[in-house]
Amino acid sequence: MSRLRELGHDPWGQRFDGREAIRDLRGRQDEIQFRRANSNETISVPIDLAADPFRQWLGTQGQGELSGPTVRTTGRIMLLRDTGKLIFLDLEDWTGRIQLFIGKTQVGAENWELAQQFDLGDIIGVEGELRRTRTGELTIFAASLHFLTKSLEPPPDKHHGLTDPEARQRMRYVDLLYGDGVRDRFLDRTKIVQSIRQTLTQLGYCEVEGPTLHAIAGGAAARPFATHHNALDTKLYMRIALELHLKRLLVGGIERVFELGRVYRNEGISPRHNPEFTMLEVYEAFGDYGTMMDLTERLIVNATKAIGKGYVLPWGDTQIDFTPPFARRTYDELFHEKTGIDPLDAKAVANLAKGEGIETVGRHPDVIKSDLFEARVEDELVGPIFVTDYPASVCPLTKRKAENPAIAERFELFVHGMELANAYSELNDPDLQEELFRTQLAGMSADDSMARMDHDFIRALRHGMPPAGGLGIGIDRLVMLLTNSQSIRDIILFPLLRPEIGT
RNA sequence: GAGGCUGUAGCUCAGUCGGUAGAGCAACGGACUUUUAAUCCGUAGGUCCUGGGUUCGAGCCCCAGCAGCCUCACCA
Repeated sequence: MSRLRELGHDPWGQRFDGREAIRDLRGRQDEIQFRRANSNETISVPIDLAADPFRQWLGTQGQGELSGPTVRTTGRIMLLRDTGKLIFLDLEDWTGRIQLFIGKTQVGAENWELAQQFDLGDIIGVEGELRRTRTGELTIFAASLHFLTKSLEPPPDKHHGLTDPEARQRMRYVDLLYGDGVRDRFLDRTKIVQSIRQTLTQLGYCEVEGPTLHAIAGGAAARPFATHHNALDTKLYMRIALELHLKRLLVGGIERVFELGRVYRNEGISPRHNPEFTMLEVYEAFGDYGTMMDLTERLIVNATKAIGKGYVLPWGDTQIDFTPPFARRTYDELFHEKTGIDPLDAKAVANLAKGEGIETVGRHPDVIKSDLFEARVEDELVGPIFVTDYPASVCPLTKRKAENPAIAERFELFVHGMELANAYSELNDPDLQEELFRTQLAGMSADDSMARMDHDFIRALRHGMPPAGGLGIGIDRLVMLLTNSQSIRDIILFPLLRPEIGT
């Protein structure tokens, strides 16, 4: 640091204009020429040869030298090989990595003095000629060097990076720099979210931002985080879903609406659950769950295209095939197929449930069936597969089928046992909705103090919500599936951790 | 909330039966003008997660706690 200042360099750097991304530099390797000595003949240099073939190729060209374009770029020093009067270092920016050559006589005394101060992790700027070394490695031959930022902390092991999952999450900045594929995975997350927003916007859906502080946390069955507003002296909850406010907008005549937003649930933490996570909800007036099924498939297919790795993506030791169309099966069909039991035979269902250790006494047959479905069917669903037509009594916000009120117009999309999307034909009968809310609240314990009737939502429905299809997609799980991440903490930049003490 | 596993140098990891705390990388000093996780010589670096206990003696055994990971429950 002090030596840097002595040499007249600012350890914290300044604006650096006119730089090219390292990926773009790699795109310019076809500009490299070989000029034969004693003639003006130039020939282009083969790209992507391994070291030995390149040496052979160079050997057959006779006397001459390589030349290439002058380039200017920046990056962080990831590897450094000091061979005395030569320094090789690997420079990385968020688009890629490239080797830098610094020769003592080539670069001049001042730059050489500066290069002596370089450490792993420092951020530098460089100007030089882009060509190849004797082994064919694409390299910037430094002509001038610029110091941009000092890294005071030592980097982790240059080969392994950070492996301790706690350290990786707490110091995500280090993980992003040194973890294999970490930065690309998070950039893929951004591409997926952008793709969803673009698909919906192009189809004429209107993006809105609902409140995240709710007086009543509704729209899902989960415990909320509670907080307090001082000026109003009132208890508030962080939202657990987007649903009820988006439906109010449907009443208000916003016919195609969506929100991509963070929701908060005060529940356990697991490889598939983080207390705050991102949901997409979409509502379309005059549609139904079938409309939403087509939309879901389109959203996911486009998101898959956005990360550009084809339809068949790796998932652990296996794969997921997102080639459309996705399978569509009814709940009862799958139930029968996986259990061999007639889903309409309540007695047989109850008997099977007992065998699985599921409580049956005093519970609605549909609830027992639902538990069995989760226990025996869901894990078997490799998918992607749409499961349609759920028992009505487990779907309080869903319109019933006109010809069979025991069946709700609902689907869920499953991939490798994970519930990825959930959609309904939305219930818009205010009286039935109020009744179903009451039933739901009756089953809740007294200490679930957030369990309150949302009278304003009922009032909104009384003003007339058009028949509509509604869809929810768990964005984190979609990103997990598309990026082969088995833990939600690998695709949330800063997952919740217990606060560090003493720092 | 319950159970299991893990915690040793800045990082990645060894540590045998309970008997002086180890390696590689990084750091520091030196050699080297075409290296690829450069190589070679040398130096320095420790709250063995924390607190108790057993023991002549604990990184190792016992108890309690803290943190993380996994499984289960709640949830998506």
